[in-house]
Formats: sequence, structure tokens, C-alpha cells
Amino acid sequence: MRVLIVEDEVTLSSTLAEGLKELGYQSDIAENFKDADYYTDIRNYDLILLDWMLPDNSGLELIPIAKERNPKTIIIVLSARDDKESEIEALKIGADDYIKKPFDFDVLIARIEARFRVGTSSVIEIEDLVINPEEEKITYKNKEIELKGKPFEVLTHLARHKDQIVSKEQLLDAIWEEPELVTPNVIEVAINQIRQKLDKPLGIQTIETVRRKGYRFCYPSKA
Amino acid sequence: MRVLIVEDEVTLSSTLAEGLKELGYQSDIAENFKDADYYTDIRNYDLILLDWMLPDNSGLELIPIAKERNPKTIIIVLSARDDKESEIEALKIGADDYIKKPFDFDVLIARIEARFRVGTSSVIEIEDLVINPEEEKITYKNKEIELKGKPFEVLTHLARHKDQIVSKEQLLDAIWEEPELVTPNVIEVAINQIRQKLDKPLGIQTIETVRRKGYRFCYPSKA
DNA sequence: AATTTTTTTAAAAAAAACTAAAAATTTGTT
DNA sequence: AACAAATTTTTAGTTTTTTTTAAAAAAATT
Repeated sequence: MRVLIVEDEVTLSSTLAEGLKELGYQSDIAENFKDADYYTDIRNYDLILLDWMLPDNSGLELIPIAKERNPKTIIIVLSARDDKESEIEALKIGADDYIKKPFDFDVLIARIEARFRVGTSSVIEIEDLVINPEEEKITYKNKEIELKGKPFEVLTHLARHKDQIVSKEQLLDAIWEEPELVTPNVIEVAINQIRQKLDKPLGIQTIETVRRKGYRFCYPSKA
Repeated sequence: MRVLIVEDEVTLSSTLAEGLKELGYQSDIAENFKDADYYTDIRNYDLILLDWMLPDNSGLELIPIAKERNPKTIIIVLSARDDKESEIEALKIGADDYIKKPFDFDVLIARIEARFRVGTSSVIEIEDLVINPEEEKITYKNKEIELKGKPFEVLTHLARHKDQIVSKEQLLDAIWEEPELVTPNVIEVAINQIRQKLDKPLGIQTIETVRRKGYRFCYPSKA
């Protein structure tokens, strides 16, 4: 999980980053609007913790920009303004939550975890295909398929977003720790693995490539 | 949008129901746990506004039950308990939001609308013709049309400016990264593609050429 | 009829995706 | 710590698809 903390009080932002790190979140820190603009441009964040008042601009102005760049980003505004009007304004402009400062770290975490909570069972069952991310195991008609590591994660991620186009960039962001350090070709290699080890032997198609857009999990095909 | 209000103070629940009705929400009211249990069993709610303290049970106990029955239900807990621990408890057990009483109606609405805000769907629907730019897909009477890349983008752009004349220069500026590097002929080729793959097979006309001016998306023709 | 503009076609060029294998890195074991 | 095994990443060549060019044919305008 990738988090962007936009906050000019360095004490607060580093405390947050540390706390989040312990919980397995990876965060970047932007101290002003300009940096936040830069970061949201080059990376896709799952979550943005956004201070309203920044030295060079209003944090609120980042909301439409960030949402435009990645509509899936959840934005939680952290603000010292405790009037109802401010809260309503932030929510209306596109914020997903509004927490008044000073806030309790545990409450913030509880709200974040509630946001990203996944539905009960993590096992993905699609017809005869069963993907168990916990155990990193795939079976087709109860027969186990040898597919591990990155290719497994790519398949899992695509299966979770069944029928949706997922771009290479999104896959990199979701699965690789530092997406900018690898070439997008790693995904092509992973996809190739899946096709060699899963599709080919079983005579099915699980992933189709949508040229220039990404890949889409399309099993069972609706044809 | 279907809402279940679980609240024993009738004054509050009916005020809420009325306010929500004006905004187009349809709500049921449960005054106690038993009724809430009954309602969630027979109906699927988009949203449940849940009071923590109910006469016959803790409202929190409804959360896993309701989520099991309809995992998509959003549950907002409304509670007089204003300590952090209670808020964390509710969120951890599965609540999606926690609002302290007394709360402001407008804030509640802003939070609800933020939850159900739909990411701007860019799908263009014109009679039987549906253009989905996200997925780069066109269907006519649910039958998919093979049209991708630049021709697809040209069609999309013209459809977005339905009935308006769009010049070749405008199309180049809108779709090509570096318009000055290509000749306007690329557009003519794209238009031709559209006519070959869309208009011709379906016996319709989507784009008419306005000599010396540009092109105009003219489907359905008002003739 | 001459000129301009658009349409059509086919082939060249460019871009994106695929594949196989080597190199590098990580992991587990002795 | 050193080795072996497994995994990941890179490289580079191939294939496929899309985009562009260019030139001929057709249509509209003057």
C-alpha cells in the first residue's frame, strides 16, 4: 500500500510515516503543494493524507488533480478547521474522509483500515479455477498449478479485478515495491509465464491483452 | 438508493427519513435490533444508518449480520459515545464510518454523498450506439464493433462534440501528441476506417464531412 | 473543364507486445 | 560463509499490430 502524506509540519508527517511503516504501508512525504503535485504525477497512490493548509497553496486544490490522475486514490483530509462548513466543502470537492486535527493516530488507522478492508474470504473462485493468495496456490479442477512469485501475484491482482482493464503501470504500482526501478517488460514476462503454465496446459484463456491499455482477466470468456 | 435507519428515537429517525427523501433516498425505519434484523433479511440496502444503543441489543451486533447478507451495504454508525475507543471498535467490527451525536444533518449528507459519489463515467450513449473510452469499446445494439486506436479516438472526440463541426486541426490538436509532425491526411484515413468498420456494416451514417470545414458527428440523423 | 478537396488503397515505418535465454538477485541449506 | 536452487530482471531478437505516408481515384466547387 502506497501512501502520500502531504503535510508541512515535518514532525507530524514523519511520525505518521513511521507509524504507517510499522503497519506495512509505504509512504512518501510532500511538504508543500508543489511537491504533492509532482508526486501524484509520477506515482499512483492508494491513499493520500492531505493537510488543508499548505505553505504554497490550499491542499484542497490537489483533490481534483489527484483524482483525475488516479480516480481510485482515497483522499483523507486532515485539517485544523473544525467547522462544519469546511468539512462539507472538502467532502463535496472530492475528499473521501475528513478528520479534524488534532487527531488520534489509532482512529486514523482504524479509518484507513476500514477503507481498505477486503471482503471476508480472500480465496478467489472462478468456476473450476481456485486461487488462494494466502497459501500462494492455484488449482484447476483440484489439480495444482505450478505458478508462484510475481506471476502468481499478477494473476491474483487481475483476477481480483475481473473483466476490468488493468494497465501495466497499475500492476507495477500494486505489486512491485519500487515500480520505477524496473522496466514494464517484467510484466510481459510474468504474463507469459501465466500463459505458459496455466492457459496453455489447460487449453483455456485467463488473460487477454488489450493493446495500449493493459491486460484483462477474462475467464470464463463470455463468448 | 435504499436506506435503512436503525434508531429508537423516533423524532430523529423521522427527521432523517424526511431529509433523505427530499434528496431522493428511500428509507425504511427500524426502531430496534429485532426489526433491523428483519429488514436486512428481506431487503438489500445501499446504506444503513445505525444507532449504537438500541433498546433490545447493541447496534454493533447488526454489522456482521448485515454485511454477511449484503457485503456491499455501507454502514454508518451514529453514536453518542464520543470516546476514541468506541469509534475504533465500531470501525474494526466492520462499520464504514462513525459519526458522533449530535451531528449536523448537512455533514451527514456530505459524507453519504461522498461515499456514493460515482467516478465520472465517460461512457457515451447515443441511441443504440455505446462508446466506452475507458475500455476502448464500441457496441451497436450490444454487438461489439472492431475499432481501435486513433480511429477510435477520432470517433470518440467527434461523438463528444455531437452536431458540431470539428476541424481537422482541432482533431489533430486534441488527439495527436505532436500535431505538427503529421499531415492532416491521417485524419482522413481514420475517418475512412470508421466508415468502413462502423457505418458501412451497420448501414448508418455517424460522421458527415463538411467540406473545407471539417467533420460532424451526425448520428442519429435528424432527417 | 480546371482546380481543389476528400476518399481510398497499399505499402513503409514505427510502436507495442511476445519470447527465450542469459545475468543478476534472492533464498534456503549445509 | 559458501553453495545450490529458485526466482526475478534484463537483454535482445521476433512477431504482431497500429500508424503514417504517399499516390491514385473520386467527388465537389469554381
